[in-house]
Amino acid sequence: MLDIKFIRENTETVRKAARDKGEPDFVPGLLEIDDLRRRLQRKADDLRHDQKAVSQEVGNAFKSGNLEEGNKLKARAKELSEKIKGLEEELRKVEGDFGDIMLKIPNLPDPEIPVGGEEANIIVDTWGEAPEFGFKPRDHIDLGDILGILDMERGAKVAGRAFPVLMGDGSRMSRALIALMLDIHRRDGFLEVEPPFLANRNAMIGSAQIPKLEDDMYYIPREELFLIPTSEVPLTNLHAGEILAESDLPIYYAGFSANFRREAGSYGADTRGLLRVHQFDKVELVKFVAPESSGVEHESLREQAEKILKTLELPYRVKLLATGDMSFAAHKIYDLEIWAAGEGKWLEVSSCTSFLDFQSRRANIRFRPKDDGPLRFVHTLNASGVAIPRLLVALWENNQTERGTIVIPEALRPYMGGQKEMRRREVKDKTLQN
RNA sequence: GGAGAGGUGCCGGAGCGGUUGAACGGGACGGUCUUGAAAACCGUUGUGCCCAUCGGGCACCGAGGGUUCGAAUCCCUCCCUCUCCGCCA
Repeated sequence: MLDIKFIRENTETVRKAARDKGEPDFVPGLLEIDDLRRRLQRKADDLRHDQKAVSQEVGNAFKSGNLEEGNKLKARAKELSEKIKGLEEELRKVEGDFGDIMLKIPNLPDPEIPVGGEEANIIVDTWGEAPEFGFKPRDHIDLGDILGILDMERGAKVAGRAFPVLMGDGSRMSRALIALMLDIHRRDGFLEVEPPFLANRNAMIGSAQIPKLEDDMYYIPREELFLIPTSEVPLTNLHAGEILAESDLPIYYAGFSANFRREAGSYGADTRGLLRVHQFDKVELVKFVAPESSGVEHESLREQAEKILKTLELPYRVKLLATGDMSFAAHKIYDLEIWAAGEGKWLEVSSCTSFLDFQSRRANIRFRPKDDGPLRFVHTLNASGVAIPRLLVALWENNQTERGTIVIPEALRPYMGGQKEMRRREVKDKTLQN
């Protein structure tokens, strides 16, 4: 959410931001209703002021035994009271509408970001080399099938399409990755958090999934809870409504969760196998920082996510997203994309986002400055650190051998009991380990 | 799910329906004292919105309604916390 005062004074900036992001322009309607809201509030405040004064006099009159005067004043106060009630009802409605529109105004992109759609994205860095094979590499679906580590069909039987089932070494690798990533982040000063996987509407508004992404989430009407699409939601809302001390900042969290996305309307490209699924595991990094440091913190957050990819020896590139490709709430985004040899594509595994105070205004997360000045909103940032399924895709496809086995990267082996390679699972031998 | 207790400022904790935005204590901050610190003493210490030059007004005591001339205080609904019981991984 932006500051309404800022919107009033920088109308064109805000409207341009919406245009550049490809969002509808709600500003003119907002300003109109803002004006109405203020006029009504002014009127109501004035009336309440009068009413308070008369009320006071009512008390005084009765106390001094002047019944006649008291009743007269009381009638006058009653009149005012009725008027106020009418106004308040009107004001409530107007404020409701005002609030709804405020939630629909997108964040401002950083001025240094290229304007345009996907084609305007900039590759700002690349790391590692795409692997070369002396044979035609298989994709992760084939590999999953051969090795018995991924079963899409049975997942569909249990829950529906795009609910993958990881089995055997597939599941084991997933679990190992989670542990590895959390360990790395923990060593670098992130506090490990295991949050709820469900969250209420208020939390969804706080981190800005609602209103825009409401239809992309699973919802449980009976409990009025949403399944989280990312642990950004619970992690960011951990401090909702709180006033932190400046000395508390920065706060770094690394949270693991399953994530649930309906992916409504996204059938088509890039949805095979593990590329786009309804449920996936992810480690998420969230930072709460002082406003002055959010630029620097954004860069270091990106490096933190990159560290995982380097550790796993995955070739990747860093993309600075253009305005049109950015999300509604973002101020600046880097995407991290890893190379997947079988797909022959770059896969997004991390989105590293700076929000400035966009989320903290919604969730009302403030801090008390050291110099005892007025309260300020913290800045929030988050990055996937990172998402598991596409990581598996790249790890499998890039590290495959001609025999159809998969070499496990060095760093991951200690987390897999020293296992070096994933081989075909002998189905008959149910106790087969490695 | 059932019974009970409770939700007040940064924290603890008062608060007959009528100058209570809120006693008191702690903390924090500033000052005095001190070579420095501690102790002691003095002082300051909520947020948001609106109008404005000084300044003024309004709202907020878990959330939302209601009663009343007037609500932190009375009533209703909901949420949360704690204790006990039940159920259960």
